[in-house]
Amino acid sequence: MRIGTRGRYALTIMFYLASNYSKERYVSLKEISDNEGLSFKYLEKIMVDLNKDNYLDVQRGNNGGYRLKKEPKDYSIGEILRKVEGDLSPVDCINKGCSRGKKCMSYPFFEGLNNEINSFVDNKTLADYI
Amino acid sequence: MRIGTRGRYALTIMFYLASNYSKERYVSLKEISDNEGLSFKYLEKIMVDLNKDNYLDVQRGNNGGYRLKKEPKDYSIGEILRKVEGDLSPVDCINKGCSRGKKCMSYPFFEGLNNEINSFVDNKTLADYI
DNA sequence: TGTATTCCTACCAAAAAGGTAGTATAATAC
DNA sequence: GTATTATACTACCTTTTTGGTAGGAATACA
Repeated sequence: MRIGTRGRYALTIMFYLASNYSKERYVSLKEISDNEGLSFKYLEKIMVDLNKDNYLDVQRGNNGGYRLKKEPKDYSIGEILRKVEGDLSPVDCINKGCSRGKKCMSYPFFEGLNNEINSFVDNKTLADYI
Repeated sequence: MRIGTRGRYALTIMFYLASNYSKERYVSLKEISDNEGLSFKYLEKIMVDLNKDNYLDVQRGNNGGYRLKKEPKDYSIGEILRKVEGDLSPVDCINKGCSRGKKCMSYPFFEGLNNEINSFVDNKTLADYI
């Protein structure tokens, strides 16, 4: 039941971008890592996943960096976490199927928990916490 | 966001004990590991945590084993999982406190998620799934 | 006293988490 | 057109966690 540094830092980055959301400016990872006291190199690696499918606007070079592509209210927390942490289900059998068949009493519980978690994170957006 | 084998096997054990709940009989770990196809030695180790604070009735020796001490409806899933997996909060800052102070926008989200998860698992009991 | 059981301690291998390091590539300012 | 400031890519590495195995001691009962 854990969200690791990848998920936490990804949220830190996204909240930073959301707080500084302006079509006029790109925010560099250096600025974020300096302000938040996080490893620049590690954030760079997290960005590889976070920016899959062109999730953000990017600009290289001088005054470059990252910028939200949509409004904060259009970025769900669930989507962000999944980008960097992978699937959020509490156990594998939710996606890969249960090998124990009908007799498994745990499965319905895990399904319920899975729904609870995912519907919560998918219904929250960056805008809800700024 | 993971429940590992410890948590899953602990539930398997508890559902097994609940399904075979009778004051007349103790269920041995051997019987459970055989029926469920799990490592006896590994289950033994899980029992060390699962039975902390005399959570179950135990009897050593011939025809010994484990037995529920209370009725299935009085064992919450949350309690069981916490015994073997430790705290269920998605991030450490929930219990150890947030080091980022008031500016942390992630914290309220994590608090919400933590409440969601814990109230779900604490309101479900073994009896709900038998 | 033999057998079936839990209890306790120690060890161990594989995987995941949490990074660091170096270089290539691109965009812009001058 | 070149120096500077960014991201992008590739490789490596250490520590912690996970998921076990192994062996013997203690206990209860037949």
